[in-house]
Amino acid sequence: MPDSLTTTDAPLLLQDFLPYRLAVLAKLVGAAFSQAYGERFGISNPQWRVLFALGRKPNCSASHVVQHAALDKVQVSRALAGLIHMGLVARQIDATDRRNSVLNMTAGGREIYDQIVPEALAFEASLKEGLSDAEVHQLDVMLLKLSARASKL
Amino acid sequence: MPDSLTTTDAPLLLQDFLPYRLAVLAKLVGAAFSQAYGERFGISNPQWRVLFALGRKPNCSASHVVQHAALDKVQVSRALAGLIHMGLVARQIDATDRRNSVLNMTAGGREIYDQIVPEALAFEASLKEGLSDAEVHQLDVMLLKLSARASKL
DNA sequence: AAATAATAGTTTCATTTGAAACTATTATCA
DNA sequence: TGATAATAGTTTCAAATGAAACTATTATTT
Repeated sequence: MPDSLTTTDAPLLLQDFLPYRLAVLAKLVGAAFSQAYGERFGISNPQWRVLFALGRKPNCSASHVVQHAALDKVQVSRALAGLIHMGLVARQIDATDRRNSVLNMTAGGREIYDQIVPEALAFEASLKEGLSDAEVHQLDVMLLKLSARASKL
Repeated sequence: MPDSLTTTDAPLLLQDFLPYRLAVLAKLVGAAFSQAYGERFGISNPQWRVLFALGRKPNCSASHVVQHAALDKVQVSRALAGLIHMGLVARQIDATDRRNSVLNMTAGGREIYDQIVPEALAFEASLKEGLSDAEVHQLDVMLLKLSARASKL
C-alpha cells in the first residue's frame, strides 16, 4: 500500500518541516564535530564555544562570552569551571569592577586552541564540500534571514 | 580599541562558524515553536514528533517512529508513555509479532493534532517569510546537501 | 527441538541542562 | 549617606537526555 493511502487529509510531513530539519541537521553536525574533536581533547561543546570566544577576544568577561557564544550564564559558569580546572583558562578579577572576571587562555589552552582551530575550519570546509561558492553565499544569506525571523517569533 | 587588535593570527569567528550557526538557529526556532505550541498543549518536542509521525502513518510501530522522527528508542518509549497517559495515543500489540506495538492517535489526540498541524504550517510559513520561492528551493537543496555531507563525517 | 542470536521496547542510572534562588559587588536614588 | 536596585557570577534543585542493562518475544542455527 503506497504511503498516500495511509495518510490523512493534510498531513504534516515531518521530513519537510523546516524546524525539524534544522534540528536534525544541527544535531547531526554537532555530534560529528564533538565526536571528532571533543573526545580527543575532553572538551564539551559549551567549553569549545568559550574557548573560541576567548580566542577571538582575550581579556573579556564571562558576560561577554554569554553575549557572543549563545550560552546562558549558567553554562558559561560551568564551562569555565571545567576549563579552569583543566588549566586551560585563567581567571583574574577586574580591579576596576570586582564583579567582572578577566578571562584568558593559558599557554596550555592556547596550545589546544591553536590545534583545534585549523581542524575546525577544515571540518567546516568538508561540510560545505559540494556547495558552490554561490551556494555558500546563498546559505549565509538564508541563515541570516531565518535567524532574524526566528528571533521575532 | 578595535576588535582586530585584540584578536590572534587566525581567529575562528564563532558567529561565522557553520556548526555554531546551525545549532543556534535550530535552538532558536525550536524554542519559538515549543513556546508557541508546546506550552499550550503540554506536549514536549519529542512528543510532537511522535504525533506528527503517527499523523503521517497510523498503525505504525514504535520502531517506525524511531526511523522517521529522528528519535532514539528511549525517547520514543518515553514520549509514548506520556502521550498514552494523556490519552492522546492508544497502543495495541501486533498479533502477528507480539514484540511490535501498533500505535494510533485517539480521537482526543487527533483533535489536538488537527489543531496543531495548520498552526505548525503557518509557523513554518512565517519563518520563511522574506525568502523568495527560489530561495526556499535553494534552502531545501542546501539542507539536503549538508545533511548528506554531515552524515558522512 | 534446544540453544543462541536478534529484535522491540522498557527501565535504570549517570550526566546534562535550565530555572530560580543565592552571594557579592557596584550603581542609583531619595 | 543610607536604602534600593541592578549586575556578575555561582549554586541548587528538578527535569531532560543518553548509554547501557534488562525483559519479552521471535528468528536462526545446529
